[in-house]
Amino acid sequence: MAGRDDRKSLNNQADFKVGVDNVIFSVDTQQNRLLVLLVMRQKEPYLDYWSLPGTLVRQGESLESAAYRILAEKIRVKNLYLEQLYTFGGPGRDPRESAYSYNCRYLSVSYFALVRFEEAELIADGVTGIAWYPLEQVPKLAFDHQQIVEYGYNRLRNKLEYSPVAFDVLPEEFTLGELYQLYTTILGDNFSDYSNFRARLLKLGFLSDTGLKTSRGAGRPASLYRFDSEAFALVKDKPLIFI
Amino acid sequence: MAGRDDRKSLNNQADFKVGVDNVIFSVDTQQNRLLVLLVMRQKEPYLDYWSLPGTLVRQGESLESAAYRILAEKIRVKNLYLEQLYTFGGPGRDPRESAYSYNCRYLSVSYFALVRFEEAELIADGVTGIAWYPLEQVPKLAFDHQQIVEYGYNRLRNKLEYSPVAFDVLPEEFTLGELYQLYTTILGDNFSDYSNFRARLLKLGFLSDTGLKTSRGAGRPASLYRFDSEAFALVKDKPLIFI
DNA sequence: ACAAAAGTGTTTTTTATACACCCATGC
DNA sequence: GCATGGGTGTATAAAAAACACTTTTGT
Repeated sequence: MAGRDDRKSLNNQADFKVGVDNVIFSVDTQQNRLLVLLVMRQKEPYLDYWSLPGTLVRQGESLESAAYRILAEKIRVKNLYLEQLYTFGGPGRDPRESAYSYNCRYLSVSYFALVRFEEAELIADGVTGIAWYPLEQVPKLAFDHQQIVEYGYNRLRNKLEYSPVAFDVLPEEFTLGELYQLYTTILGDNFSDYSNFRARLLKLGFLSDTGLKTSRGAGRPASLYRFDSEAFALVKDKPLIFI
Repeated sequence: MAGRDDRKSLNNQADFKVGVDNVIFSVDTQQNRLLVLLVMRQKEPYLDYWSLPGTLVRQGESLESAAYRILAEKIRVKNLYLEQLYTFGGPGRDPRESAYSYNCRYLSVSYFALVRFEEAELIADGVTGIAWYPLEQVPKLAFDHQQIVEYGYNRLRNKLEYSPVAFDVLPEEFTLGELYQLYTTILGDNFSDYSNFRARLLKLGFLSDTGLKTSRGAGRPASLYRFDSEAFALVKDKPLIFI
């Protein structure tokens, strides 16, 4: 990249501040709700708007480190899945661009993260509002964060179909019923019938039965399973279909 | 994004120059070779190294516009597929970062593009070297461009399986043999048997027979097909499997 | 005639889908 | 006993995979 047409373009390249914004999803297994983490903005622009947790990238810091840093500032987690989502960088996406005389653009590299709801502990610093929002109830967000959330939601739905991200959202031990519920809350409930889903997942061979049972109220107690990452490593190069 | 922890971090955010680098693929249908477009660097750093065509983003210019601009500077094309690939932005990826005293980082937003080889006309400006390189013969590249090419190649292989990108690389009219060849040159030749591939693709319903025949040397003349984008639009929401 | 490439069809195996039904528990 | 959720099996339809065979051209 860079620099090979300085000759022509002289000095009209934009200067950028680069931010990282995280779309952090989780699922409340009890209530079957897909949640996204939002924080309240404490300053202009978009003062008092909800927004995605984000930060400017510091000197010497990689994009991914910045994503981990802001996440660690907002929640304590044991388990975490994180990958880059998309880069939004059109001019005019941040009002501050025009507010100052020197020309500075704001670019956002967004990251997609999944955490376990039960293990995730929100860090309230007494100043910043922070909350899990059910996806359908997300309010008007700051900047273009609405679009970023949409983008993240698409990524989530796609990844559910061919990768084992569900196990980064579920508790370590889960029932097949919970796993199925997770898929239905995210994908809608006409993607597959429970017994077929069950048979397909078990046949993949990386769900190991712990032997433990759990009983939630009425009904037969369910077996608790856990994701066996070693068994998964053996089959992950074959095409996997979870749905 | 941005700005909500200026309080703590004061002024240690990095300043960025943002570049766009294109991984432009094409396929030489005659020789069955997957090609990537490279340009010779004319200045330091990495003087005289081959690199991906790239440019710094200008004031008021979107990332995508920058990607289109640099592409248009290097090749004339009628058809073009382009999408964002990935953003590479670790510190130290560009030697210029340390070369100057003021702290400036170089970040690269990479784009993935497909063009038709026969229609693509390379623009030689008499100064900059420019060439299609067969993927297996790509030399040591400038910056982290090797990695970007790898990333692009993965994207290409994945997209072949579930989206009609092949038709952005093939000529407008093509035989099913050429289509099959394209898949084998990119995916390797054990992905499917020709007659099954053929049956599957025809059943999808968006390849229309032009009625024309073509004969390349010996053997029975083949029918020429074209991609029917209207017919595709009707089925594109269903899961499509090309392989 | 025969090699070469295009194109068709048939058989077998594997998956997907739709259900029907049994099991274990709380109330 | 029966409602509730867990778990198993079976029958049918569809798709994938393997491969045998016919057609049409150039030489």
